[in-house]
Amino acid sequence: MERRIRIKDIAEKAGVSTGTVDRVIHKRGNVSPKTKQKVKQVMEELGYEPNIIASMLAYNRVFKIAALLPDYHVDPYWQQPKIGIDKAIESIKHYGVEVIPFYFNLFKAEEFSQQANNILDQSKEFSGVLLAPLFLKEASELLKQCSEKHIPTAMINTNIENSESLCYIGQDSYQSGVLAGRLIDFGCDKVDTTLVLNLAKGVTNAKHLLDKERGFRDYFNSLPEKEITVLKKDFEDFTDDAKLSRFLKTIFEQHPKTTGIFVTNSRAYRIAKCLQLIGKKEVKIVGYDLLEENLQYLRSNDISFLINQNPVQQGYFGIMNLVNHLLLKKEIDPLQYLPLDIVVNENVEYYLKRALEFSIVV
Amino acid sequence: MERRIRIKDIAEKAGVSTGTVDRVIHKRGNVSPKTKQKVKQVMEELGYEPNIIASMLAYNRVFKIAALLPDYHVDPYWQQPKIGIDKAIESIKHYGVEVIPFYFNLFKAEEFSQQANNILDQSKEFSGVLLAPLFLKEASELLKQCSEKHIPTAMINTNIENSESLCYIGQDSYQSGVLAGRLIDFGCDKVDTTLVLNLAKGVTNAKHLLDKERGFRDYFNSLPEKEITVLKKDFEDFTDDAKLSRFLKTIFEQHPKTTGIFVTNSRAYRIAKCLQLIGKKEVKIVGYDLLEENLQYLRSNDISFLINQNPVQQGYFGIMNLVNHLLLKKEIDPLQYLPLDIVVNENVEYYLKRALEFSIVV
DNA sequence: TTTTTTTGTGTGTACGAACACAAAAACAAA
DNA sequence: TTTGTTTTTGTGTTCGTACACACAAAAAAA
Repeated sequence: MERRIRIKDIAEKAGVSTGTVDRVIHKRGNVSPKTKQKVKQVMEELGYEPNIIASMLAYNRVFKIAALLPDYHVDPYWQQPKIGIDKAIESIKHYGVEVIPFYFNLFKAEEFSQQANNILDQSKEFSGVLLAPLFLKEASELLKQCSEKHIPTAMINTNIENSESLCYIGQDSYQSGVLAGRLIDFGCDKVDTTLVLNLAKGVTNAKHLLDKERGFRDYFNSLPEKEITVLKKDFEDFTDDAKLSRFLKTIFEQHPKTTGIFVTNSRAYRIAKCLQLIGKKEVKIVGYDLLEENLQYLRSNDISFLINQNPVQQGYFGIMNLVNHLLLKKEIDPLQYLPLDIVVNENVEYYLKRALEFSIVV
Repeated sequence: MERRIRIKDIAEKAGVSTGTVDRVIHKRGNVSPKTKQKVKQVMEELGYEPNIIASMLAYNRVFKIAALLPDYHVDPYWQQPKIGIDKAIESIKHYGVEVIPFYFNLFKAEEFSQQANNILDQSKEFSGVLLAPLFLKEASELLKQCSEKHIPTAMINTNIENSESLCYIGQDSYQSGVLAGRLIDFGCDKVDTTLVLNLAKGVTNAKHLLDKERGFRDYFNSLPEKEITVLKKDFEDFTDDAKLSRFLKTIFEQHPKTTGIFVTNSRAYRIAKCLQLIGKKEVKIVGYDLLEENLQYLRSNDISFLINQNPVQQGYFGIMNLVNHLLLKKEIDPLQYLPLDIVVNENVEYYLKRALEFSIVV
């Protein structure tokens, strides 16, 4: 390999000092137009690429990134993005990057706002913000403020479109609904009625849930040969098995031909449990996420499919994108959809293992 | 964040010079036992972690890695691992790592050997070897030689067990066969006969193909309630549509209840094409890999499922593992199974996109 | 014209680790 | 004690970049 071009090489060839080249590279000004021109030309000619290693060493500054996430004590799902964030920290700690988490209760918008304000109060501290913008209004405000302060933001889990965020990393909710439709459809010869079930507290106007439903409906609408009814229900008190069982029973009484249930979040296991309680066996369930509770029913085939949202990767890539932007000044793809993994009993182990072990330490 | 501990800090606290600390860290010897003891103790106490950035910069040496792979002009599948390797190169070029490819015709063991010898001839040049050990005997020999020369090796695609290789990155062939069984089974209510089809030239004693078949059979054997026949056929002249069509026709005549075909490599599209030619529509096909030819039939639902072997990731992680081992002296997991992704029409786009875009540049 | 300010350029040190070489200490043999 | 040899320890330079500082020349203000 030919020797890599250094600033010194450029300086020599352009007949200036390294300081001047440095000024051109970093746009620090105070360079006469024609010197600047000359330096740029030589850089082009020699194909200069900065040595990031040396650059990082000399730069010698700490980047702080704030991470605004749901408290995983309230919903265990959120442990997973945190695992990814921790992996990212591990990968990049040598670059002097620090991540400070801020947690909120995912059912309480005001807690989100409060933590957002905490971040904004210390905003001079932070070079970047990673967030799960679960609350549209509150998150939009934070994104706006950050944008004004020129602090780049990365969103995971939920996408707020038209925000001035650096990027979104997560799933395509609409398409995951389409996929759920396909999976329900695939296993049943004679699908007649399917149920979209939303187990969440509070009025969930959450856009990503509506997108899932829309995708699901569109899948069945796209099948001209079949005539399938798609029901949609919300149920709030999902921690109460008795109530939920009664609720399901009522549905089966009203719609006896219901052969598939699509649970739009990670709580499919609650449905699987209640179906066992009320003795319904032939109903297919499709849900999300590889929580231990779900896996149990996946292994016993009471849940047919789980769609993996790659939560660990969301956290990991969220941080990595901010770092790539801040430190390496890389161009960042604003919309990064992670794959919609179809998980069954026979391939689940690899996803679990990868979630724990993957990480590219460099 | 508290300041990170430097060699200088250790030296001061231990009352020695940085040179001595350096000698202890790198086990260069020539340190009196009690000084060594003292330095080690202080390192422990302060929790020293080397600054990799500074270390890399000072190290200032080029690592060369040889990559022994099938020529992708012969089989387009092999473009994909190459893409991953190129991504890895991009990610780590700043660390002074170079990758030199050596190609062989995947149908010719002697070409493999020849290239292996080329690598061994220049073995002083290479700090590591990445290889796809398609030929058991020839590859084992190479692995043995590398081991003797203390050159670490990483295997992708095919695993040679009990070799002294640093690691294997790829799929679990047996389990992918099990998964294929599940997928064939899932879509058909009344499976009766299924066919395992091996489209390859030469006598394919390839272990990973046998493992796939074994997994497939085991899946159906594990279903006590169903009585399913699993046929196994090899067919060499798969580029000749007419011959292949005739071959398939014969099979359907002999086994009219064949409802699913499991193609054990990336050539499922040839079967899909011939089934169209002979007008068989109701037969499910499960195959491997997201080749353009396969995708076409996946989109038209003539191929039901493709199992993604993550070939891009294989190349990427193969290189990254060598780098982690060589440069960062990380502990490497010797057996790294990549997920068995189930790919259908509704989620294929994300896998294609990720294969092209993923990469963690740091 | 002199003084002050602005602009342009070069020099030197720091970042933390690696390693070559010099110096000092310890030991051995005369 | 001296000299030579080996072992142990310390010093100084290097890697490529960032940035502070020094200093000149040019421009603007007095």
